[in-house]
Amino acid sequence: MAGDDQAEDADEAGVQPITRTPKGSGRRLRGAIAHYLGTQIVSGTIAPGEKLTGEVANAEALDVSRSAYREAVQVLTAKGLVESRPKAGTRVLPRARWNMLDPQVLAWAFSGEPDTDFVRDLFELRAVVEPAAARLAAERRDRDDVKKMRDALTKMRRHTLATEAGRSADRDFHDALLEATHNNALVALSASIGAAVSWTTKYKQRARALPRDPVPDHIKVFDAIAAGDADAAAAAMRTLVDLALEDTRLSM
Amino acid sequence: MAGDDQAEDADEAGVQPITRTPKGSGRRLRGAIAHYLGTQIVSGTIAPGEKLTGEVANAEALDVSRSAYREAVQVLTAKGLVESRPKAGTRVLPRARWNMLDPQVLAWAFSGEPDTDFVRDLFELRAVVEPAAARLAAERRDRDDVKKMRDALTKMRRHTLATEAGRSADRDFHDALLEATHNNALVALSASIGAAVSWTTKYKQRARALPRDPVPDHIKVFDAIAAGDADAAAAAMRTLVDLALEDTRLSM
DNA sequence: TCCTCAATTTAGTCGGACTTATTCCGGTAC
DNA sequence: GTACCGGAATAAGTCCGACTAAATTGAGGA
Repeated sequence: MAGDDQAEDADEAGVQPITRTPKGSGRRLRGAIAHYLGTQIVSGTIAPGEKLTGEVANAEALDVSRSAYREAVQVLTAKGLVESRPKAGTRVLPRARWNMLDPQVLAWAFSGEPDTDFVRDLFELRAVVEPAAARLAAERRDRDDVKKMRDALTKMRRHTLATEAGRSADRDFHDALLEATHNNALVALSASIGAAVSWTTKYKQRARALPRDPVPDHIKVFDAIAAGDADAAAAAMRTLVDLALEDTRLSM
Repeated sequence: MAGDDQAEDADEAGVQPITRTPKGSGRRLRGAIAHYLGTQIVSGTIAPGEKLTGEVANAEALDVSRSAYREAVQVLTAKGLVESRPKAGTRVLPRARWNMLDPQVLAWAFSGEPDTDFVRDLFELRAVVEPAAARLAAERRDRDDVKKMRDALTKMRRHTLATEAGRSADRDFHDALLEATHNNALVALSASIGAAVSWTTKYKQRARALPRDPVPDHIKVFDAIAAGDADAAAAAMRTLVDLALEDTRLSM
């Protein structure tokens, strides 16, 4: 359920700024508009500080109603990308105000050319958070957590990362791990990190066949957590993230 | 700049579920509606899985136009709190899908009775992220970063945490520190953590006069970063967060 | 020179009509 | 009896056009 990511649509070619009517496509209209504006902003086509065309004009240019356009802008506002005031118009906010951890913003960031620096930053964040999370998980996991992780691992072993099922199992493993920390703030991060991971993984795959089997590393992490060995879990997770970074770096 | 928090409200008195027209107040209407619905959801008044009243009915009950109401719902959708489909209505999503790191969601979470468990989780996250950030900052800070941090520290020393100016300076210090890591992902976290910190700090103050002078701890962190001593910076930050947690725990 | 106020512009709100996507239910065939 | 198919019923989604409110800007006056 909840395949909420949709970056496909018929538009990445989207050359013509005007007349984009994703009519036949599936997605809701305002979602398409938000995606359109969101990618433009995140990719830098519309730079921070710039103000975008007025509602009436822009809505007409995109051939959508003003209501739909406004609702899309509200979404961007909610994610900290823009701010609008009467008479002043709608301006793109400085990057520092963007909610970069929002899964959808992440998706927009990766829908075009991924910024290699940002990918590095993301892995650095993983390197900070995930080992610490593994440590906490080792200390607090209960029977149910272990079961979920084992199941995910089994699925991962069966399929590979080249298949969607495999990547999904990978995400499940990391989600289960974060849940095992019994820390809601970390669980909240899991959505963002998970999104980031799946995007970078996608690029890793694109470049070449996966250069390394990631399962053994995952098993080391799992064993340490199941055994309750906090230090070993943290260490194993650290190497896992490091290797993933290396693989990704090679393919970019 | 960037006093991006505005959750003050002017409405928390809003007792009557109906007829809440914060007319004279400052905030935009849809913001008030989003705040109203958002707090209800985050506080559990409307539980996950429940579906809220239909647009037409609810909009009329709140005495606002359907457009304003819908735009508010789009905001909630963007933050992962609800999901709506034709005929099915608008349902509250499970907590796992909420963007808890969104500053505004955090504000809603703290606008009522703060969940002590969640506060603990938040501090645990700080304890993971901030020391690591301090370490990176010590390795990468440039002249400009150091200057910003020193300035914030000076302001902090002048005012106390009891004043708004002091709290603002505190936030500036932490922001400058995160920026000094030159890692955009960490900077993004800073907005969330910063928001959380300012909420908890508020509660700390509410309970009693601040029990400890936090400036010396901040100075230790600053000195270590300025000196480029990564280990010392991480250690100093760790104790700073621990002490802050202790203070907060006492006051709850 | 600075302040005040009004004009202008642009987002914000309103309301009401119409469309589209689901769900739900009942009928039909297997 | 069950499973599949199709037709309402319903609630969100989109569209339109008018009006309101808030800022900015610039002109006029102290």
